[in-house]
Amino acid sequence: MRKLLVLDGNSIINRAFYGVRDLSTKNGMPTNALYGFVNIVKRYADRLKPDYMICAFDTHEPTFRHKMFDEYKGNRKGMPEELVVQMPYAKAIASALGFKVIEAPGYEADDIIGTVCRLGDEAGDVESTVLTGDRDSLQLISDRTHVMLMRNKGDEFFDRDHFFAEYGVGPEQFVDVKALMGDSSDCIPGVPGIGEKTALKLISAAETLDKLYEAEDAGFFGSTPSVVRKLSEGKESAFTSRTLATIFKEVPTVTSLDGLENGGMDKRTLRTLFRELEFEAFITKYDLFCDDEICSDSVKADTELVEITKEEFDNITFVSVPSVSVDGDTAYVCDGEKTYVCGDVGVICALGSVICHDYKKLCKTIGSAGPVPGCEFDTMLAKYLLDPGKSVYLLTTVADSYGITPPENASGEAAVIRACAVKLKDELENAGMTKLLLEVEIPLAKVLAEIELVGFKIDRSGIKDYAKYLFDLENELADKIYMLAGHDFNINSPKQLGTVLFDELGLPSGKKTKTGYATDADTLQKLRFFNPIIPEILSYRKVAKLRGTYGEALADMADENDRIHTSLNQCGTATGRLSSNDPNLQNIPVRDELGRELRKYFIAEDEDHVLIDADYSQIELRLLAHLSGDENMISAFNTGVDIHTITASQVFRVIPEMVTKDLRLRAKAVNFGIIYGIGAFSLAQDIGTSKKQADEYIKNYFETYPKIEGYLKSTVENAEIDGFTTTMFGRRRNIPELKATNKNVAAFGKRVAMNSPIQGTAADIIKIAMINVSRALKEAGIDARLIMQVHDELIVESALSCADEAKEILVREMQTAASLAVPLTAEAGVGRSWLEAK
DNA sequence: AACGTCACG
DNA sequence: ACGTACGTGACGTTA
Repeated sequence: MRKLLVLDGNSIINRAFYGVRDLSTKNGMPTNALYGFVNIVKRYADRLKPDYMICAFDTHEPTFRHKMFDEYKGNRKGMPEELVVQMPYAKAIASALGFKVIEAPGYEADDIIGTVCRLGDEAGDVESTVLTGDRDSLQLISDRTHVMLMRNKGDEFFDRDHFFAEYGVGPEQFVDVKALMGDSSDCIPGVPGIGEKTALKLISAAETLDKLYEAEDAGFFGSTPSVVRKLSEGKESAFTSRTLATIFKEVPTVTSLDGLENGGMDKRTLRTLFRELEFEAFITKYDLFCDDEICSDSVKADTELVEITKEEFDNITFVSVPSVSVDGDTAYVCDGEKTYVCGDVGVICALGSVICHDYKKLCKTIGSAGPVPGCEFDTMLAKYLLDPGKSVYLLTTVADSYGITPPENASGEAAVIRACAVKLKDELENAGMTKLLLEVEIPLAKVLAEIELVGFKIDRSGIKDYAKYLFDLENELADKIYMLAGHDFNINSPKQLGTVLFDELGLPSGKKTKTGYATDADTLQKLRFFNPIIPEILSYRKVAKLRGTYGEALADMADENDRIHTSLNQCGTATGRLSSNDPNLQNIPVRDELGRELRKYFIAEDEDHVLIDADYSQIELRLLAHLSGDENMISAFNTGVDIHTITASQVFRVIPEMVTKDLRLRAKAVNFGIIYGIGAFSLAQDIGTSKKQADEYIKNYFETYPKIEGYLKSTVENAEIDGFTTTMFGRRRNIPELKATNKNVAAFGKRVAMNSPIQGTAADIIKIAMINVSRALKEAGIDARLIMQVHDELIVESALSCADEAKEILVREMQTAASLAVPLTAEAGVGRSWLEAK
């Protein structure tokens, strides 16, 4: 049996468009429908392995149905612009996947599908599968033609039996039913007053529309008088409707299965398309990296491999800075001509400076085995600066993006790094970020390696006791909740919790998530007086979170010296911040009292050491003052009084002494709102006022600090022109969302544009501080080292004997990391534990 | 793998 | 009429 797969291109891409979250390229071209299209189409192509593959599309031209019936598909709205621009790509992708793409002016995709299936049926040894989201195609079902109907809840396979089970009539009778019931979405009238139930009953009794009307005088198979009247009056409409609903199986341009064979994947074309659409994941998933066959234009960065001993290596003088890579115990060093392979990684220590991909990793690999060479260029960090916001920066993808053949194995990496560095250097220079790479990111990589290697000591048994306490508390709370609910259930399941609260206990449900009732803390907070179960659930959630995420997991992650080694990702954020994972030490609780307890168990090495914790005071607001140049906000910071209090007194027009706690809190919320890209709705939500009131606050704020509004506005405008924002130190963030046609997406882009220079500059500054703190502590020759960064906070572990000096260095280097129009202040504390030091 | 939730700055 | 603050990572559930 030969196999035939027929796609309803329009139907599939429509489903993908509405089913896949927003995606777009750097330039703002929407790609979500194409992403879904590829996934769906590839899944069935791979599963079926068809001999023939066809993808049918509608054209814009009117069809014979329009000519016959003016209203046909009259209430169909045109495709949204975001989908229109994706259509040509869908056709190109289908074609590159091996499908024969067919369009026929004057006919719908359905007619093409019908014609192809008829050809398959006539051939006798062909089994056809139609993939579509449109039920109309069900009329094509025959002994050897099946329909895979895409539905929201998974796909459904229809053959003759399944169709009969579902409708109680055969697939051939489908159009006759439709002739009676009509189809409002296609503007097919049917017989007015006859719905699905009556239509099915009539056709199942009469078999066909013709036989039904032959029995007109005999009373339409015993129909009620009103149905008889409707059928008689709607006779003409019924027959017209049947013609409209019937798929035409004689499209003249489709006459044979010859030429519709599965063409196989055109990897090269697919790769080009996916590159343009920025579908890097597909390139990896379908193995479309360039090799000689698919990509003869790619540059091969190949060098001769020479195996040498350490002694031989030490006698080589490198005229240029070599590129290195490491695999296990083997070092690869490329000078552009040859790649030297040496079984002793230690040879790298003899090099003065290197070019690499991931300098932090290289530093950690060398560890204390010898001096760490300097770094002249890091292709991973360079790529990150040029395009932050991606999740991974593999050498393979970097190479591929520059048309360089990716390395086949570790031995080829050094040469590829070298070739990539040439391209990246140029691009980085043009973007004005060379200095940022050489003076910030690369030196920082080494500091981060040191932090990760040293680790953060914990009180392992203290944490375990704490977890045990939480565990017991959690069980007590669970029992209370079960009692109040009247039965046991899984409190951790939002679904089950929703059922208990809103269905069983009948609490008023407001917010919904896409899967059911919302049960987040905000929602529950509003319900806390309705039922005593609510506060218990909130407590349970808090305790369960603490136990699961922090209590139990952390103790097991410490090494034999009870130290935890987080990993600080230098390429993990779109703004330039670091992120921390395995474990995340940047979200250890502090706001909540019970959670803050945990910090007791993050401690200094021993009795002779302490932790010093210093954090920048209001660094983002200070940057807002500096970047906007607003004199009033600058002078507010120069008075040294709490900024939120000053803001409150000015915005609410009272003397500072009259600023109440509540007023200060509101001012603080406005200050934060400004940094995040203000919106009155969210501000109102945050401080619990009306939107009108919030609007007033914002207006007063901009009057109080007149230059801020202009600054934010011009930041957004520049970002719209350039496509990116820039920090004080030249760090960029691309914001493709600004070009989006969807206004929610564009509004998001604007907020991002307002926030990124501020958050990003703060990130630049603390990175510089880290480099300087680390260097200054070493130069002082004291027993003190940096062990953690939490965005605006640095932690040093120091011997008690030199703690004062270490603290002075820490604060000094943080405060002098940048020179602003306002003081840049850092406040430090000292203690045995993180809790005490902060 | 995606979602809801919640911890941090 | 709709959706609504910026940046992260981890856990548990559910599909």
